[in-house]
Amino acid sequence: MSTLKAVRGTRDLLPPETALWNHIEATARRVFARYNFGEIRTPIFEDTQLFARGVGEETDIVSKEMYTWEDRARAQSEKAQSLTLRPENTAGVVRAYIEHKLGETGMLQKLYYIGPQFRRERPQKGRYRQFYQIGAEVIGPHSAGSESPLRDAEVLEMLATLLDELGITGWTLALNSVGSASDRPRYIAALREALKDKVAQMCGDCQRRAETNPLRVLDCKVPEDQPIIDTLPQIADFLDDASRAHFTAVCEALAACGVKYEINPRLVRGLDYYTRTTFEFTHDGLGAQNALLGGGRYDGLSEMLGGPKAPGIGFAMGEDRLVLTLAALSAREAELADYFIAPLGESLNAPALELARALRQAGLRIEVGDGSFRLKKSFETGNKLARKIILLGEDEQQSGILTVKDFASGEQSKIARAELVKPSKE
RNA sequence: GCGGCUAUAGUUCAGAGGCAGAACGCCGGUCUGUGGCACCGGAUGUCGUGGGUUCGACCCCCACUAGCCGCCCCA
Repeated sequence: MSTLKAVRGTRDLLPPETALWNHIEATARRVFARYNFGEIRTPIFEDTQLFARGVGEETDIVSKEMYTWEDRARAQSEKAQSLTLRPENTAGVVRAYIEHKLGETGMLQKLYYIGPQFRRERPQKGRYRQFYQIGAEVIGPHSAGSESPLRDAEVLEMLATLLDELGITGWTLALNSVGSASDRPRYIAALREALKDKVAQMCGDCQRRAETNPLRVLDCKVPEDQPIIDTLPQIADFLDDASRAHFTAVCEALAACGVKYEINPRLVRGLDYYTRTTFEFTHDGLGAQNALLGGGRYDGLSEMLGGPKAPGIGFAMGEDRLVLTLAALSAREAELADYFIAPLGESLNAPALELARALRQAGLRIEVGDGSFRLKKSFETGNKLARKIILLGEDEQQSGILTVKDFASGEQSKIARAELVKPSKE
């Protein structure tokens, strides 16, 4: 009989790696809190229509990468509903914004989320079918300033701060504007027009893209196509005055904060809902999956989902990729316990557990051995698990004076139990 | 979804059509209240799964599964 395994593209996260995940999440929460974001948790599956309308029917995500199933109709009167494991979280957040009428507060909503997302893609390093994203959205009515370029710059500055505090060095920020909801169709039309008589000379992928999603032609990496792409119209020339002013203001605010960026006129994002500002933070050493995070502005998404006008900007970072990057930058060791308690004889097991309880209540990290171990084994085991060992024999139990040895220095000393049990200062 | 590479011990990996290997790790001993070092000894396993060729397959062939790399796309 074959043994059961985690299904393709999913995996178990185990210690000590989970410590790194917790570190990343704690750092993100701490940074987000300083910018006054609150946490939102949306369901892990939603009505399929949410993603079809929000993310875009023609995107790869929706057309071929979703985990979708028909929920069972429980009664004659009930229709089977098509449900989907969320492939991203922005649509869910905006759905919640609409559902709970958060716009009625008149306030800007600043929400972050941390959780699993699901896409049925071919797994690779840094790409999984269940993957984890940390993201945030700033969304609200126009009157709350949700369309201000200040919001874009603030989000980007926050991300630069977060990556810095995580200790990720060597990232680059690529920035672009894809224009307003009316700019983009005009540009796409011009692009199609320009491609008409050139596409025949381009690669097969581009010929397909020119039909399905002409913006993606700009992303083509085939060297022979580059000269042709250079002759294509640029989105920057199709921005209306308001969009151009918006983009300029974002760049100026970033410069004022000292956040380094590169304008990349070819940076278009795959999801239909993006307008104006789009951006991507990348890092070398992730192979083909070099994007750490991506995001942008989505001024029309709420309305696409049947809600009120609610401009917004947000991003999603790939937590799996942050972990990979951090692991490569610094190999983290398993954390050692403060003390390994070695009871000398089985009669001292219960007192050892009681001592462990007292030390743990004092805030210390404790491993307890077993009185049936030979002392040599206690030392060997203790040396792997803890920084110091406490010997608990009859003498120590009677006197309350513990024998403590430091594994690193080899120094051994007698310390009163009462001294060790004192709450550690935090 | 497409193309390429890979799958042998807990781990990293050698290996040859005829008894399954190394290093590290693990277990025991030298050493019954003192670890790391040293020495001695021990166990590692459905050789990814299922078929086929062969007297004989871990090796050759086919399929499947999974991982990695690239494409597509994206975080």
